[in-house]
Amino acid sequence: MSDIARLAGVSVGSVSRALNGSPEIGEETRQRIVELARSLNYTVNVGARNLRRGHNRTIAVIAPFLPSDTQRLTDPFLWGLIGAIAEELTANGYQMLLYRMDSTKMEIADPVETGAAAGLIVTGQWLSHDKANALAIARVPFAMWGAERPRQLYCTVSSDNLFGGRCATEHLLGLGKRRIAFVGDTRTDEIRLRHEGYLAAHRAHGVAPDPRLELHSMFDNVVLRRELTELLDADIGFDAVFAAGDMAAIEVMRLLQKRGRRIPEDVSVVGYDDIAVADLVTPALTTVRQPLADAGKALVDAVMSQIQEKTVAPRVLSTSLVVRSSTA
Amino acid sequence: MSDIARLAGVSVGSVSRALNGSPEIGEETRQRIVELARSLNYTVNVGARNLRRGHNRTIAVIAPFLPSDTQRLTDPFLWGLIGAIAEELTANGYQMLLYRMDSTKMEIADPVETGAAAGLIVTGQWLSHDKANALAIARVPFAMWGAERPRQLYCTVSSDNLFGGRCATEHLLGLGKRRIAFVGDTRTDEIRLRHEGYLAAHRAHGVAPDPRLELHSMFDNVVLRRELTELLDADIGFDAVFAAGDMAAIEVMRLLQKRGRRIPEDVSVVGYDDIAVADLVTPALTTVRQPLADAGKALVDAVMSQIQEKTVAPRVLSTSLVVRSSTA
DNA sequence: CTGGTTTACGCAAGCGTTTGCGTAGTCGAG
DNA sequence: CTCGACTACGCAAACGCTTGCGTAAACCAG
Repeated sequence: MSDIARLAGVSVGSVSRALNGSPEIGEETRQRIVELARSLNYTVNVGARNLRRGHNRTIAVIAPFLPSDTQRLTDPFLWGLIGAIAEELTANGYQMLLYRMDSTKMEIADPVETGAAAGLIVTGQWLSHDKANALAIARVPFAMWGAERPRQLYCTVSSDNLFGGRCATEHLLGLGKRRIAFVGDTRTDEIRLRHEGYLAAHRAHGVAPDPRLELHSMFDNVVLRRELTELLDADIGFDAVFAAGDMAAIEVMRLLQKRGRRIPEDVSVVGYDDIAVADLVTPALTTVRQPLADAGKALVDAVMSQIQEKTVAPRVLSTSLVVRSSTA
Repeated sequence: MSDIARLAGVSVGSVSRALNGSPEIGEETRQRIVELARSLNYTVNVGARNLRRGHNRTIAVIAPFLPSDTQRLTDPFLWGLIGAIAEELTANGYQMLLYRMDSTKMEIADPVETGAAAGLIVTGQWLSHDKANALAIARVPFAMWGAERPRQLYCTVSSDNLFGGRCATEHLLGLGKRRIAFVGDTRTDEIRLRHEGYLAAHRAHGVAPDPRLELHSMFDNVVLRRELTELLDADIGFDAVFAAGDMAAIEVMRLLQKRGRRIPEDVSVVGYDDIAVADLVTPALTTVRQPLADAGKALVDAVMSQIQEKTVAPRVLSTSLVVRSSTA
């Protein structure tokens, strides 16, 4: 920058003003300066700019990973969400700093406090409630993908898990199914809501759900297979499965097919998320779609608003059932 | 930091030294300072540190997206690669700045020049050869996922596409298949090499490939479906398909099944990449695996070396055929 | 006790910008 | 011609940290 100043015969301050389009600079001098800058292909050092301006235009997004996944980020839904966030961020002229966090440790050196980012997006309810509240109290611009919780000080964005779970289950009940298995770890809030939807649908139709048909593992395929095998071996009949995640649903379908059950003739299966694969497996999976693009938009809108000192309310996005051939 | 200095009764310089573990600071003073820092939960401002030190510990990774993908990043292989890079980066104490780049525009404001990152990884051969060479000349630490090209000044990492293509094809030929269709856009170097492997395998087995069996679209499912439909309608017989990407292979399988062809009885299909879905579709897809973890490691090793002013040679990683039930 | 080392810290420059304030020059009104 | 108001730019401080250099204090040998 000082080189440019010298060559243009002005001060560095003027170069800065010219490059930033300040009105207090002569049109002709500006021309000269920007021309010079281009020919030297100069770009401003964002670090120095951020330091001086006291803020930056990057936001950190935290992706959890399960150590069991051989350390890999594998959940397609998560990638879809991150992609949507990336898209929305660039649309806002922001950069994305991607962090991986061990979901069992759930701790993170706050990138906002270190000045590395201006805001924070957590893609999943991995952070403890208290830690999230602490962030909110510290006035860190912060949004989380996940279910609303009582007394939360922070902003969450989620799909309508209750409605989604209810929708999926009612679809099955409407098909005449009466013994619907549920697959999902209800210790996480999102899944718990989907499960509540499952129960609500049963109540609305006056059918009593069989608690023996509930499988509580969904992220660990090995455990899921074991639980499902036990269920099949116990000879407790069921004619449908609602899995609170597509990957689990697909795993369920595979095992059922391996055990000679026909889908959807013998048992209908519906998933949750509508990841890209859902349409590619055989049979194509009926599932409830989470609005990915809306999710990304809502998440970054939330932190943008907080950066501008505006307060934001939690949002829940509408979901929709996508009927394919795994149910009939 | 000056607060801590004041409270500890030392200068800011000493605080800095204490926090960075300099030996020129008294053990007892250090204790006092770090204790104070923790209690105020202070973290150093990385921007200022980077500015002063003249370097930073973040590297930019560029993910291409096809505008046709409704702007979304959808390729599972790409996500796998990015995940592997993220993992390796954190293992090296680096952060990851994720950029999206329109793959048709192929231009990018160099994050290294702006001081936003210390290095650059491009996940695909989207950057023009000239632009990549220019980066190398500018001594930007830089690595690209993709095939080696003649007279390249930069570092590429790729899997052994030639061998992979040959392997896949020989597997089919070994199964007695003689009319093997090829699906892939040979204008990109990686695919071109896979295609050469396809040809080499034919030569080795003394069978002449039929050029009418070559479909050149693979990233656009609509076009792919059209081309494949035309091939089927033209009644040009084939008993196998080698698709130079799993997503394309899966799409091919779907269409073939819809047209009443049995897989693998009527036509065998092999893909490329071994994305997670490959094992989930029906039938499970035979495919050539690209070593994702190695790829991530090689890529970040390459830029790390360049950051330390070491020169690095292009690397090609070994591939392996994963045989599943889509071939027989 | 003196002179030379070592230890433990302070001082201040500087990383590359931005920006408030000050000020020569220009201009138009009176 | 004088004077105030602009205009267009220069000056220098500041952003939060690191680090080379300088230096009191402590220590040891002679």
